[in-house]
This record gives sequence, structure tokens and C-alpha cells, in this order.
Amino acid sequence: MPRKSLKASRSEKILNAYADCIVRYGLEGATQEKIAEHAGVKRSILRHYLGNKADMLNALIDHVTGKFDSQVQSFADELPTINRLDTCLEWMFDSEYSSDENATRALEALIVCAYEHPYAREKLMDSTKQFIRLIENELIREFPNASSDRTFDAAIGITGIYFSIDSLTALQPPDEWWSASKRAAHMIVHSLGAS
Amino acid sequence: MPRKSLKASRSEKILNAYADCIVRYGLEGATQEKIAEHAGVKRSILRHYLGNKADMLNALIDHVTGKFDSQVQSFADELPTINRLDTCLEWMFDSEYSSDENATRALEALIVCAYEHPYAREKLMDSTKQFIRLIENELIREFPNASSDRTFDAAIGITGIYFSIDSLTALQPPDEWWSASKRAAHMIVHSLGAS
DNA sequence: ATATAGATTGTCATATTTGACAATCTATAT
DNA sequence: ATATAGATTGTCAAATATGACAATCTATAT
Repeated sequence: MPRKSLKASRSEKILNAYADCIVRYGLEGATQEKIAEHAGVKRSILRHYLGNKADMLNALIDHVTGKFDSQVQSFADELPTINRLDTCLEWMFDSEYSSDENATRALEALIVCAYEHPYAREKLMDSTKQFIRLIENELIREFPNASSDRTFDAAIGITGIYFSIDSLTALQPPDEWWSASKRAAHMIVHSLGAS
Repeated sequence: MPRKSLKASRSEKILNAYADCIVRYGLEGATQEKIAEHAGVKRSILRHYLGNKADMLNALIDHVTGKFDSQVQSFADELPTINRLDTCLEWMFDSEYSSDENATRALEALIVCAYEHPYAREKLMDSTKQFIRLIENELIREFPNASSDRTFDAAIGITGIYFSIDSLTALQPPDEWWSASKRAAHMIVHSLGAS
């Protein structure tokens, strides 16, 4: 007889606003007031749905990493059967294809403060590993004869280039930096192919 | 007749503490109280030497970027005449050689909030460019015949790999990730040599 | 229509952070 | 020794952020 619960949708909206805020203002700069404003709700609502500050942070960590993980998953699922690796790099380094650029930015904002938050550290580490593995899998599929060590090295390198240019976005770098990053990733691929 | 001014040394100590704090707690999490505690001085001292919050932030930006720039400069100056590029990568990706690992971490903490601070954005962009140019110069010296476009791509790639693994340090990754990053950087170098 | 679980709003106390300034102490040149 | 510029400490008000909870409104099953 009670009314329908909005917990799921409200929490989603609030946590998205929270993620936006930590990207803009940093983790500590994302106050409940700002989050509420971005989400278009009263501050009291935050507490009603997500508890106190610590509870909210844990929920945010789950939300951000979960969102990133599912994006990585669907990214992998949507890769075509042919030309997978090239497509992969194309999608990574072309802003027009990037589904939600803020997903990695939020991750990076959390990474900065990981030292203070062991739970965040664990989850971020897991998500990072999964992303590296995605790249690694595509490299293996393309170069099944390359040694697994070199394949891992290449995956770390490509992932690093991507994380880096993505975080540098805050500095509003010229578009050439994105295309240069893509070509650098290709250089790693070529080097792996020439082993 | 007055006593000697401690402004230079006190400011230095405070700003170093400030940088430490933004690495640990994030930009907004670095309160004057914490900074003072890390620096081993009373909070009032901060104001005496560095003015209010906004003044302190500007001073910090100058300090962090300046410190990074001078480290980059001496890094370049200390490179040997032979084997410069290999030595360069060795120094970058071996923690034992890293003079002050917190210099780049502080930079990254500032990058997260660059959107809100145009002055920080400019200075950070300048420092980043200078670092990329350092790598680029070494690549040119080693591969004078490579096209300047490809050299730039390689410099962006190597720099990105370095920034990335350095920021991932907050997640306490295994040492293998550092060595893998170094080998990935070498893959880019080899690819450039094989053009 | 109405009882009920949940949504929404409002308010107050407390803790934290910052700004401003007064008061005191101390090294140094004369 | 003493005047002076600077170092250092202490304190208070204002602004901000959070926690807690009471009060009210509203959709929905019966």
C-alpha cells in the first residue's frame, strides 16, 4: 500500500552528480551542498537515501568503479569481429566515440585520494586491472605468437597512454595530443608485431 | 637593525608541506591546520608569510611547477653524453633513481582541479610541455632522421606512460607494472628506430 | 476514503575552516 | 642598552559543512 520506492533512481542521480562534482572540485571539494545542487535535490535527500558522508563515499566508489567496469565490458562486447584492435584504439583515442569521458576522470580523481581510502584503492586496482586485461586480450588475439610478457608490457603501455591523455584533458590540450597518443599506441602495437 | 627575514625558508617549508598535503588529502582536503601541522608551525604563520587561501594556492602552483621544472632541467643536465636515451628511461622508470616522486604526484593532484583554476591550468600545461620536449629532444638526438611528427608522437607516448604509472603509484601496484612500463617505453623507442 | 510506507522539506546544534587582528617575543644594527 | 623590523602566538568572529531529527506531503493498495 505504500508508494513506490525511488531509492534506485534517486541514488543513481545523486551519485552521478557526486561523480561530476569530484571531477570538478576534487574529492574533498565535493560538498553535500554542491552535490545536491548538481542533482537538483535538497541536501536532506542525500542523507535520506545514502546515509552519512562515509556511507556516501563508499556508495560512490562502488558506483564509479561499477560504471567503469560495465562500460569496459560493453566496450569489449561491441568490438567487431574483424579489425578489433584498430577499432579498439580508434574508440579509445577519438573523443567522438567516447561514451562517457567522465567515467575515467572520476576514477582518476579517486585515485589521487586512494592513499587515504583503502576500500577505494582495492576497487580502483580491480577496475584498472580489468581494463588492462581487455587491452591485453585484444593484443593476444591479434598477436597470438608474441610472448605473454611482451603482450603484457604493451597492454600496460597502451593503457598508460590512454589514462594519461584522458587525465590531461583537464588542461585542455590541443587535439594533436590525442592523435599523437593514438599513434604512439600504434607504435607499441607495431613493435609487438615485429618481435 | 631588525632581525633577519625567514620569509624564504619558512615559505619553502610551508609550501612543501602544502604539496605533501594535497598529495595525501587532495586539494580541498589540504586544510591550513593540516598544512601547519605537517610544516611544524602554527597556523597563523601561514597567513603571515603567504597571505590568505587564494594567495597560498597561487604560491603553491608556482612552487610545485617551479620545482618540477627545475627537476626536469637538472635531470636533463645530468644525463651522460653517451647512452642518454637509455639512461633517461632508466631514471624515469626506476624508483631508486627518482629524486622526488612527490613532485609529479603533486602536479597530478593539481591537474584534477585545473578546470577550476585557470592559472594552474596554464602553468601545468607549460610544465607538461617542457617535460615532453625533454623526451622529444633525446629522441631527436638518438634518431635525427626520424620525422619530427613521429618523434613527437613517441615523446607523447613515453611521457604518457610515465605520468600514468606515476599516478597509479597511489594504488600501490606491483613492481612489475613499473618494469613493464619501462619496456613499453622501449617498444616505442624501437618502433621509432625502425621507421 | 483511508491507512501506510515512503518522499520531501525544514530546522537546529555542532564541528570545522578561514579571516582578521591584537599582543608578545626576539634578533640585530646602532 | 635600546630601538626596530620582523617572528611568533593567541584569540575571536564569520562562514561553511555535517549530523540528526522532526514535521509534512504524497502515491498506492486495500
